Amino acid sequence: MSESPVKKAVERCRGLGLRRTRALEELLATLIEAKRPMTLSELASSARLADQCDKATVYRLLQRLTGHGVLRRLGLHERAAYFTLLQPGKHSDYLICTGCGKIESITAPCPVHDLEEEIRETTGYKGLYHELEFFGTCPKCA
Amino acid sequence: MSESPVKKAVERCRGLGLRRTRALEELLATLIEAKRPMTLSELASSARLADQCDKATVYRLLQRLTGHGVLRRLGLHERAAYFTLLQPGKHSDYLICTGCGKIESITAPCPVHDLEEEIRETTGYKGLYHELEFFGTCPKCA
DNA sequence: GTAATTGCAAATACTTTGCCACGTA
DNA sequence: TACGTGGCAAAGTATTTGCAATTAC
Repeated sequence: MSESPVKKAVERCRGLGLRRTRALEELLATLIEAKRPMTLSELASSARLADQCDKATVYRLLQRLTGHGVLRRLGLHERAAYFTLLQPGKHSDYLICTGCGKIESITAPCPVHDLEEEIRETTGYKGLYHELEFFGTCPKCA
Repeated sequence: MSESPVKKAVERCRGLGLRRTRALEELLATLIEAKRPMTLSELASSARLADQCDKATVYRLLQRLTGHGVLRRLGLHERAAYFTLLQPGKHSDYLICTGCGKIESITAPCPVHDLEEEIRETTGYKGLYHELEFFGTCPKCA
C-alpha cells in the first residue's frame, strides 16, 4: 500500500483545481469506504456528512466531481425511469450516447452468460438477470 | 412470422387477467415499435398515447405490467441517481438484490471487454465505457 | 352487475437554483 | 483579497395517490 485511496482521491481533486474542503474529503472517504455506488440522499445522510454539511452542498459536490470525471453517474441519460418490454427468449443490451441520449439495441450475442451462471451458483441469488449498457459519444455528437 | 408481437403481448396480458383496454394496446405497441426502453414521459407524450389517455393511466399501466413481469424497470433499486468513484485502472460490476436493494461489487474479471472493443470499432463511438449489473433475489430475501 | 381501469387534481419525493455568507489559497 | 464553496430556503420536475366516474367482461 503506497498511499490511502482517500488521500489519493483528494490529491487528484486538488490537481483539478478544487479546494480541499471538509465536505470534499468526507464525501470521497464515504464513497471509498462504501465500495459501491451511492445516491445523493445516502451520501447526505451518511455518518461522515450528515452533520457536516447541507444536502445542497453534497449535491453540488457531486455535480462538480462528475463534471471533472472523478465520479460517474450511473444509469441511463434521463433522470426518469426507463421501462422495457420483456419478450420471452429475447434479451437486449444497449448502446447509449452520453451527448444526445440516443439509445440503440445491440444485436451482438451477449457475452455475460457464463459469468451470470457462475454468480447464480456461488451467491445463491434467485431469478438472476442482468443489464448491460455501453456509453459513449456518438459520431454526430463528437 | 406467426403473429404480430403486439397481439402476442396483448394476449399475454389477457392471460394474466388484465383487461384489453385501448391504453394497454397502444402502450405495448409503442414500446415494441420503439425497440428500446422508454420513460413514462416519453410514453405518455408519444403519438399513440398522447391524446389517448392521462399520464397517470400510463403510470399505473407501467406499474401493473412491471408487477406482472411483462415489463422491466431498468436501473438500480432506488429512484434516485447513483454516483460512483472512478478510480484509474479499476472497474466494477455490481450484483443488486431486487428485494432489499443491497448492492455489492463483483470482483470477477469483466467479460465484456472484447465486445466493447468491437463496438468501438464498428460504431465510431468515442470514450466508450460500460455498466454491467446483475439483479436477483438474495438469500435473505428469498 | 361488478370489479378493474381511468381522469383529474392534489400530494410527494427528489433535485436544482438564487443569493448572500464564508473559508481556502 | 478574491474567488471557489457552503447554507438556507424556495422553485422546479417527475412521480405517486385519492376518489369518483367509466368501461371491460
